[in-house]
Amino acid sequence: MSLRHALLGLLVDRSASGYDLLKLFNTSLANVWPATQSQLYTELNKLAEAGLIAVAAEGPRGRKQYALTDEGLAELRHWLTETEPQHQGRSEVLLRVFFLGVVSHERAREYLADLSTLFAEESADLRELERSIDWEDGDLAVYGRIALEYGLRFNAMRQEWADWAIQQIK
Amino acid sequence: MSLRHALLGLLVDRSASGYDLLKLFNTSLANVWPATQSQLYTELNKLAEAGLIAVAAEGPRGRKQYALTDEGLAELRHWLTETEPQHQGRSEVLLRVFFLGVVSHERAREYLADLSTLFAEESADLRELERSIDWEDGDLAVYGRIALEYGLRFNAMRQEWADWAIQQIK
DNA sequence: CTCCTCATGTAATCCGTTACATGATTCC
DNA sequence: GGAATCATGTAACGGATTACATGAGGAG
Repeated sequence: MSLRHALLGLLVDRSASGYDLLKLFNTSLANVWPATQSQLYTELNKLAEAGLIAVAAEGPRGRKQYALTDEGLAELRHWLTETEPQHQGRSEVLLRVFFLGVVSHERAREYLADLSTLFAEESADLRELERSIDWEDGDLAVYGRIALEYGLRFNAMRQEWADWAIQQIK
Repeated sequence: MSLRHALLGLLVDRSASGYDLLKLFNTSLANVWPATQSQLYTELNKLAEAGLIAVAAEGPRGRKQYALTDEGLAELRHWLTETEPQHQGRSEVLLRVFFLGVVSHERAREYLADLSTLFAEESADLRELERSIDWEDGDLAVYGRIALEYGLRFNAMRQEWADWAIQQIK
């Protein structure tokens, strides 16, 4: 049930249409909480029905500009402060590691080396993203940077781990 | 479609019943790919129907001991070597960080401090798990340790990040 | 004989993905 | 007038979660 709160969160600063939100998603939350167009529009209708957001203005081509309601902001705060984050990690990458015993040592090292490269690339992408963002001052700048720093440290850690793991085989 | 392969993987070393597999899951793969009892039994029936596993023996109380078939092992190898791992991370914890701007700086620091504690506890749990496992020699020992090391490094990184992030606010 | 563990299943619901479907407006 | 972009939706399907449901066998 987090897409719901992601959308509420994006609407705190500015009102926006589904189309706008989709683009925002793909450029900011995509790494943290991917969502498809279909899912997003469906969720917006549910949120409007629940009174957490409301259509503030309509535009051309049936465009609906949504704004956060007081109930919506309250719900977002409630979620942030009074509910526990679920943190069951699912990692297909790691699941595969468990079963590398069924392929040759060579093949296993190859798998880990590919991972190392992948993580390096992701690091580079994030550094590129960091440069491309217009970091205005404000909350979003502070917390956006903190989230990005997480990504950088995460990928660095994973790359070091993969390189270390290669040494452990045989 | 990874639960499928997780089950195949667990059946490589030994045949087992759904009940056995469920316990195995909860003590080894739970951190990497959680699955519920319901899901597991459903998937086992699908796997049997697809011919990737077969009932090797039946026991009391309707117990069905499943064993991997040749097709099952082939499918597992295919998955490991010829398909790309999906790695879209979803992190509710990070999603919340993005929106910490809607609560006070104090509350935000509190949130991050709680995370730091949580990560420390998870590290401790993993170290406990490491001690409790009977590390026989063999593939599973090597790759199980590699997966566990990932968890240890991951939690250490996250704890350092959370502590760093607290300093960034205000 | 009673309780605990073993053991398997089904149903309802929700979330996410893929694909399909449609049409208005703007720009050239 | 044609293409690109803006803009919203629905349907089908599959995977995951929760809850419900049942019963056999072993231990004391």
